[in-house]
Amino acid sequence: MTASTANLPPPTFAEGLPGGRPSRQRLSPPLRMAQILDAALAVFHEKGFAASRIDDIALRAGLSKGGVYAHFDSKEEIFEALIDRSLTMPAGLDEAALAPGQMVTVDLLVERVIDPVYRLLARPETAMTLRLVVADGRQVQALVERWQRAVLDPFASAVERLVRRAVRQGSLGKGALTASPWLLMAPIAQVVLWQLMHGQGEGAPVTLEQQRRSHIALLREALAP
Amino acid sequence: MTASTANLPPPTFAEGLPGGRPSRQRLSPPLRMAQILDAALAVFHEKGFAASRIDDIALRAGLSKGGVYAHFDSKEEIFEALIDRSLTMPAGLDEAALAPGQMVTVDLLVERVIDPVYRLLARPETAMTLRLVVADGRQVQALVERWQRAVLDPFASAVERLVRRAVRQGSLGKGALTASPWLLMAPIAQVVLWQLMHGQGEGAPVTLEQQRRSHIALLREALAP
Amino acid sequence: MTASTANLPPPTFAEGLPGGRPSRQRLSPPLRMAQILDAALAVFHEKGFAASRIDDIALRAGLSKGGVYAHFDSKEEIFEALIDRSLTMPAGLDEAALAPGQMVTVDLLVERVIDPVYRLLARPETAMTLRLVVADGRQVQALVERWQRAVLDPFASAVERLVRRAVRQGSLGKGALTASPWLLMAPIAQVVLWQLMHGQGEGAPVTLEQQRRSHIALLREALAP
Amino acid sequence: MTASTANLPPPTFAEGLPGGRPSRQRLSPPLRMAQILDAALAVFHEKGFAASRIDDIALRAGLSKGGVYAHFDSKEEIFEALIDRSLTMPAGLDEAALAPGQMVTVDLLVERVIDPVYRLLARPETAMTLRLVVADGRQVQALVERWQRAVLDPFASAVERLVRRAVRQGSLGKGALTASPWLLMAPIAQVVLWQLMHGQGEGAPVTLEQQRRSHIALLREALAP
DNA sequence: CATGAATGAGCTTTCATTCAT
DNA sequence: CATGAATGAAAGCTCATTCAT
Repeated sequence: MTASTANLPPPTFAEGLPGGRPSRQRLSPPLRMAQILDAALAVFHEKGFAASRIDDIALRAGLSKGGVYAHFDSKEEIFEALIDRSLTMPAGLDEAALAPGQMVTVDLLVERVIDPVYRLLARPETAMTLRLVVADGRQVQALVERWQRAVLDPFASAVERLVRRAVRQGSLGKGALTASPWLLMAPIAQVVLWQLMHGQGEGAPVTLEQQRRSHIALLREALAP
Repeated sequence: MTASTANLPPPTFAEGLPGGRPSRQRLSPPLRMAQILDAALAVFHEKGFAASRIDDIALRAGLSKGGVYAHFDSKEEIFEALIDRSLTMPAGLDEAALAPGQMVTVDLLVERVIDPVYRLLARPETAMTLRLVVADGRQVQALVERWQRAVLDPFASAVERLVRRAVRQGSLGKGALTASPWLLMAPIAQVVLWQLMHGQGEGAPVTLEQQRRSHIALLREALAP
Repeated sequence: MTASTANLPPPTFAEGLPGGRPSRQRLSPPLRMAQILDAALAVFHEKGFAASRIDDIALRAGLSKGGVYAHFDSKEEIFEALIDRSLTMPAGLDEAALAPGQMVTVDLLVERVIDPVYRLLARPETAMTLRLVVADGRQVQALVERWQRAVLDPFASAVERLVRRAVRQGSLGKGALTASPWLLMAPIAQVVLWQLMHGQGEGAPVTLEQQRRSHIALLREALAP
Repeated sequence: MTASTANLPPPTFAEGLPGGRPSRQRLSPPLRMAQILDAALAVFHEKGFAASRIDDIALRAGLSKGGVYAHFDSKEEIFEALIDRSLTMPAGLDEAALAPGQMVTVDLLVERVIDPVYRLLARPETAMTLRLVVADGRQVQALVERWQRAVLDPFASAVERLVRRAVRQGSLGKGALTASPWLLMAPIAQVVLWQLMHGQGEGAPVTLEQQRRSHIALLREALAP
């Protein structure tokens, strides 16, 4: 797991006030970079890349503008580092998908593919990163494509391979879903889209959990042998 | 339909040439505004709201910066007008959803709901607007919500009503899809997501048409009585 | 001659004061550019390229920082335009040096070569530009070389040709100066060097006029047939 | 002579390799300061005072930014120390000028005045310092004047005294050069100017040695009794 | 002494907006 | 209405300087 900000000591009272002695905390670069990236994710997510000011990121990360530039050469580099960090993040997926020689049932599919993705979507970090990629990816298209190739594509083909094997094994019935395995994930696209437009869980007409249950119900129905 | 640029007089010879000075004609305000909105949509879509310059929009609309300000008071006002315009745009949908008293079959659903949406998605304008709303909606949240209430929600409940009626009529079987009618549209979310990340049809692994067929196949299977 | 600032109306009293209505004078681009270049020359000369702020140039040119950027894309572009402008300036020299078929005497040399150069050196603009080229030329080496090739080199060889012809004609005696014609201009290098270090005429131990007379005296002596 | 870098212990093996971390040795202050000044001279010469970064100087001197500040309080102080160091530097000159009671001939003039200066000009350090003084002297005018008073003026009057004595002795003829003794050095100004604009010896049309010979030839001719 | 993270003032550049023409 | 020079408020970035380690 990446270095994170979670268990840092909270800033003292004085530091929080304007004019309070800035304390000039010297952190190790990896720690600082993690802090900055955390801050950047939040700010980018809130305002979008172009409208985000380095000052905002710096403030949120607890240092000064110049301090940010001691660790990243430009705003764009921060963006790239952010995407890069999320590149390795959903590590659980592809290894999990590379299932052993056992029987591939709907249950297995749910446990190894569907559930992990919903768990991922429940994390604020994931939603934020997705929003970043979609909203501002155009400006840094190369990165988005790298992300796609490194994360999305492998995941998609892993799912496809799983399904084909299951059909061969007879544990899943032939039908529209097994003919076009990518449709299996469609309800997840709905969730993502919703999150993109509204942020996480704010007054969604359908809970993430409800959506997950409906999704699984659909799968059981449509994939029954 | 709103005033559009479609049936404008063709550009004069000079304008057609690269480097040819654009119009400087005094057009009727509605026409000019339509031109400007068209240009703004394209530019916003390409660079995002914050990174778009009024100059770009003006250039693309064939007039100068000052000219734009003769019609809109601010950049944000252009954005709002853009969303407003798209509020009435997807004309095909609501009429379709207001189905008659007749029997609701899968075929009807496809013809009145699914197909119109795919037709909409095939239009560049739709993709652009969607991208705008998702990428830059946060800044003008109120507008996005208005759009949601005016377009998405009515459409969603229309579909829901259709499905419930069909189930009552026995023309659709009970199942996961009829229990959670919004799942009906899930594959469309997939298409939209893809378009958001890559623009229209550039090297998509699956054609819009393929996706539509798979989608319909799934519906026939899962909705069969 | 280039557009210059010389006969512009002086700024009104109010404009000179802070807070005075900025008047938003709209000048034609060539006029403004000349103003800006004049200002830039003064400022660069005073502080050097790197230490000069666009604000200074703008203030001196009578507009705002942003206004400068409406005419030049960057500070460096101003520098280049400045050198370019002085590139054509000493036009009188090389044509003059291309003397007719007549006898080349010391008097002619003085009248056609030495005097024009001293007249040039008496102009503040020349001194400033020279200082710029020497002090900050390293950063924009290509420009300096262009200047050298376009101005200095042609002048030097013109002088050389003149002297050789004179020696052939017998109107100048053979000696160290005619063997190495570039030495003819050496005292001028002294003047330039002095100006580089002190600016024009501020407490120079020797007047420009004195230096000129001594220079000519030396030439008469050393070039006598 | 001031402490210099010349006879430092050779760098350790690792330092000699590209990427090898530099010293981090604790050197004696005078040595360190000499290193830093050497580095500063090179950097200032290359980029000018304003465009030079302390980081560059530190890197070149083999320590870190903070290390530089352990020895100098500010960038300007480095500059001043640099000029100060060059104040005593041209040792050859003043002693030479303090000629004995003997006969002052052209040969003596050459040997005691002209040649030492050309030897000085052949040293990279001299060229660099001159460039510094000319290019950035304006910012630290006081220093330049000090340099002038301490080095140039004494040298100039020494030369003048020499010449006057020689004329009185009859060993030099009366003429333009003895009337205006400063003209004696004019060709040297040419060399300096050239070095200022191009750096040392890069593709100069005339060698330093050639220039020296021509210079001396001219002197013999013009100073002959 | 040396290091290098951090500060903060200052600079270049951009751009929405205004307005004289 | 249209133009485009001009304004002015940011915003990105740099770098001399400080100081905890």
